[in-house]
Formats: sequence, structure tokens, C-alpha cells
Amino acid sequence: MKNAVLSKLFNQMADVMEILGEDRFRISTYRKVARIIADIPDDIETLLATGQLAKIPGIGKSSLAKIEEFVKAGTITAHRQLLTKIPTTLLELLTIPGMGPKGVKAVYEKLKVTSIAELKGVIEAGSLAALPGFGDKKASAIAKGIKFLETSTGRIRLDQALEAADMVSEFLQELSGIKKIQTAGSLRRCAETIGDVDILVAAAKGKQVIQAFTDAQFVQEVLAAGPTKGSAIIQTATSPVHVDVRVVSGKSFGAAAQYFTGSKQHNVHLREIAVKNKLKLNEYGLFKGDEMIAGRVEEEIYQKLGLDYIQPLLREDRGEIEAAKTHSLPELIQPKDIKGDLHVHTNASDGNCDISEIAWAAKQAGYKYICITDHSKSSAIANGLSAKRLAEQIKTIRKLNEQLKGLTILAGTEVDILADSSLDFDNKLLAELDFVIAAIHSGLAGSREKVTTRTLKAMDNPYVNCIAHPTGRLIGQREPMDIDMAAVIKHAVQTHTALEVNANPWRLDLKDNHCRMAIEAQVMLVIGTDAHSTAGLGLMGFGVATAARGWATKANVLNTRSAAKIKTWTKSKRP
DNA sequence: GCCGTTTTCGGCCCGACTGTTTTCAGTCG
Repeated sequence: MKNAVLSKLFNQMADVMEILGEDRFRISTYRKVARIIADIPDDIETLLATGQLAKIPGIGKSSLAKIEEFVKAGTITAHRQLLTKIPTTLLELLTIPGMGPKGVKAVYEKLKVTSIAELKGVIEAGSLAALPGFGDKKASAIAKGIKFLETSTGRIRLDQALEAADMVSEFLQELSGIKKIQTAGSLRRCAETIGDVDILVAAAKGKQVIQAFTDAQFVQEVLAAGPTKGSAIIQTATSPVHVDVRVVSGKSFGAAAQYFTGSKQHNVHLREIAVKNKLKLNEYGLFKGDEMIAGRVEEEIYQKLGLDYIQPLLREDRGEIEAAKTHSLPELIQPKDIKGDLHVHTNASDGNCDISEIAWAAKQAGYKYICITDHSKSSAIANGLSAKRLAEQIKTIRKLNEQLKGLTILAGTEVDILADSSLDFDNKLLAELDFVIAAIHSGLAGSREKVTTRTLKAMDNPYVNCIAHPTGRLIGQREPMDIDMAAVIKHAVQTHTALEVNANPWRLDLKDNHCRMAIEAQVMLVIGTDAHSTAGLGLMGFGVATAARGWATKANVLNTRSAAKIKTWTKSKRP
């Protein structure tokens, strides 16, 4: 995928231009182009070839020429030229919290610093603090920033962020004078990774709330503490997390929630609309001159801007504002729409409970059915089932169903797609099952052609109903396979095969914009938890949110339907 | 560099906090 590389080049050009002190509007244009490219789920070459790229707002003549050059030559002349103007190691200084372009320029020009190592040297020597515009406090803040950079793991997963948010929210709840608490930021939008956790509080006495927060036991380090905003690193069970707490008055709560939920690009777009209508939008409200015309609740703000209400999950400036204007937003899938889980493991393979236990837990969760999908024999490390053990498991499931009321257990498998593209079980056995998901668990680093072919061939099998975690990524740990997603999506439609949205926060695979691409092609999605325990069933919400971020409605997701309808659906593929 | 229900030129989102300042620049989100 060249999109990521290309996006990085545009960001790098912006970085260099910032250090050089060039026009800020031009710089923000480069950043916008970088973001647009990163957001595109399809290959950039395809979009360029079909002429779609030129139609995307924000990509003008000049950017298009640079993209064309990159696709043809693999490099951009303007990018190379910019990089000759400063040492490339200078760019790493920009990643230090507290160091911006002006600071980088100053240390480079006045102290000849070109890298983080050299910056550490001038801090220790005291020469940074002596620089005009700097000082002791700033120098030690930058030293802290470097330390943070060296120890931090960067962005955290949704589940980790949620743990931190719950911890802080529960603490704040106990304080006096708190009227409302709301999680905001990328966590509220359920983005796949979270930079910092934003928590919004309605209260009269801001200073006291911030004081209590920064004094709390779980706080490791205070980054900032003013009358309305506090920022700290807190310690959770799993990791240190950056948390911002913001206090506003009740009458501004909606405006603040809107503002701090973002995304930044979504907000910029909204404020542009406000300006066009001679209004002003900030975190305190929507204003016509000095008069506040909206702000207590979010809905008012969208309404007064002439827009339908946009759910947090969609606020990425990926066309949702245009859709809100023309009343064409999708009615997003919700957790309550899910009728069952189609991807669940038991202790027959690598799960930690038996069929009855997980079935009981599924019933407690309000599900109508659950599909047992243990691993197949080639996943030896996961204690995958042999053909014989699977045949026995099917019998057990049929028997259990005779005793059960209110929940149907479906017999399934998560069958390995082997290196030669064949499946780990023969068709005769697969035909006995209610639902078959197939997945790649080995050779993930294979070539684009190889992993794509393996996936397409698996879909050709008339008994394969779904491809699980189609890219195989583990967030923050393993890169996705280099798979041709456009080809996978096209073939899924042709072969009547669903694609999974794996709900595990480590995976979220398909990811949001791949979901959207699949939905536009009319691929059926399945949201599965891949649960290995009863607690694992609780991950469903992350998958639903991810699908919704890809604009999924109830109709796009197979497991919003009854067990009977799912059986009808699978039968239509079989010979 | 991009864009146009006032514009093909002249604009381009908004505010909090910090530190180093005598009134504001830099950074961040």
C-alpha cells in the first residue's frame, strides 16, 4: 500500500516548511492532503487511474501533480528539494512534546543542534535555558518531553483508553458539585487507537475539580493545571495514559462536548460553515454576534448550522457533513441490533470454557444464537480440532440444542486457509456445519499476490461463509497483510461470502474505512468477537462501533438477522 | 496550496495554558 508512504511524504514536506517558517496556510494544505490520502481505503494508483482522485475536494492541481509523480517515479522532486534545506534528523525533534517548529528552528540555528541526542546535550550544558525565549522551566519541560517520548508506547488501544476513562470518571463522580460527566475525544468516536483520553465535566467550580483530579492517587505526573483544564499522566493496571479533564458550565456543555469530541478536521469544517453563515462556533457555544444561539446540547448546534445530527462515530470529515446537509446520513447499526455472535472459541481449542458455559453467557447477553468456531488442526499451537474431534463436537452441539430454550447453538469452525490456498477440512465435513469462517493464521508476511490468492480461493469454496480478520493485523504489534482489499471485496460480492469485522480491540479487522469500502460494494459483514472466554463476548461493542464508523446500517450486518435467516443465507451459496 | 450562493484574488477555525514576557509567542488539541 503506497498510500501510507505518500501521506508521510506530504506530512514531511509540511514539517520542513514549518521549520523554514513558510506560509502557514500552504502548510495546512499539505497536511490536509496527507490526511485525505491516509484516509483513502483504496490504492492511490487505482484512484489516480480512474480519475477519481482529481475530484476529491482539497486535492488541487499542484498536489495531483506530486501524487502522479510519486506513482510514476516513487519519489517527489519537491520533497527531495525540501529535505536538502535542513538535516533530516531535525524532523525527529518535532515529535518531542513541547518542541514546535519555532523551537526546532531556534536550536538548529543558534546552537547547531540537529538531533535529539544533541538536544539532550545542550539541555545538560545549560545552553538551551540561556537561549532567548527559552529559560529553565522550558528547558526542563523539553527534557521531560524527551523522556516521555523514550518511554511512551505511543497511541493506546480502545480497551486501554476505556479503562483509564472509567477510572477517572468514577473518581470525578464522587466529587461535590459535579453535574455531568462525558467522555469526549477519539475515545467517544471509537477511533482504533487513542492518543489521549478527554473527559468533560459540567461543574461550577472548575479550579477545585482540576485540583482534585491532579491530586488524585492514580496521577503519575501533572502536565498542566489551570482553572478549567487539567492534564496528567495516570497509571492504570496496564499502562500509563495521558488524560485531559476539562470543566465547563452547564449551558455550554453541548458545545464543549461537540468541540472536544472532534475530530479536529470535523470541527474545522463545522466552524467554516458557521463563518459562512456569519456565526461563530467555539467550545462555549454557537454565537450570532454576542448572542448565544445554541450550546446546551450538541443537537442544537448541528440543527442551527442546517445539519442533521451527526453521531460521534462519523465525525471524521469523511463526507458526513455533506450527508447531514442533504439528509442522507445512514441510520447506523447499534449494539442492540446484534442477535448473536458468530465467532466464538471453547476449550476444545484455545478458549477457556466449554460450550455450555459460553452458550449460557450468550443467553445472558440477550443473544438468540451463538456459533462455536474452534480452530482447525493446522493451528496446532491453538490445539486445533482434527476432523474427528470436529465431527464429535457437532454431535455434542446438536444434542445440547435439544435441551436448550431461547438460544440456538450453531455448529461452525474457524478453518485455516493453508499455504497452498486449500482448506484444513474437506468439503464433506464442512457441509455438516451451519456456518464456516475461514482465516489465514500462517504466512502473513507473504507477498501481496500470495495472501490475496489464498483469500480469494478460500472464498470460492461453496461452504465458506465468512473470512475472519481479513488483514490479520494486531494493533501496535503486527502489521496487516499486504492484501489487495479491492480484489477481496469484489470477490466477496461475486462469491456471496461475508467479511468479518473482528471486534477484538487488538484487531478491529476489517477496519473502519475498509468496512465502508465493503458496504459500498454491497458486501455482507459479520461482526464477531473471536471470544476465547465468556468475558470475550463483551467485546462486541468495539466491533459494532468500527462497522458504524464505516457507515454500516443494520442491513449491512448478517448477525442482526435471526438464526433461521442466516441459514437461508448460507444455503444460497451451497451447491 | 486551495477555493468561490458576495470573490478567479484574497481570504483561509478557535481558544487554553505556559513561560518569558512587560503585552505576547509558541505549542497544543
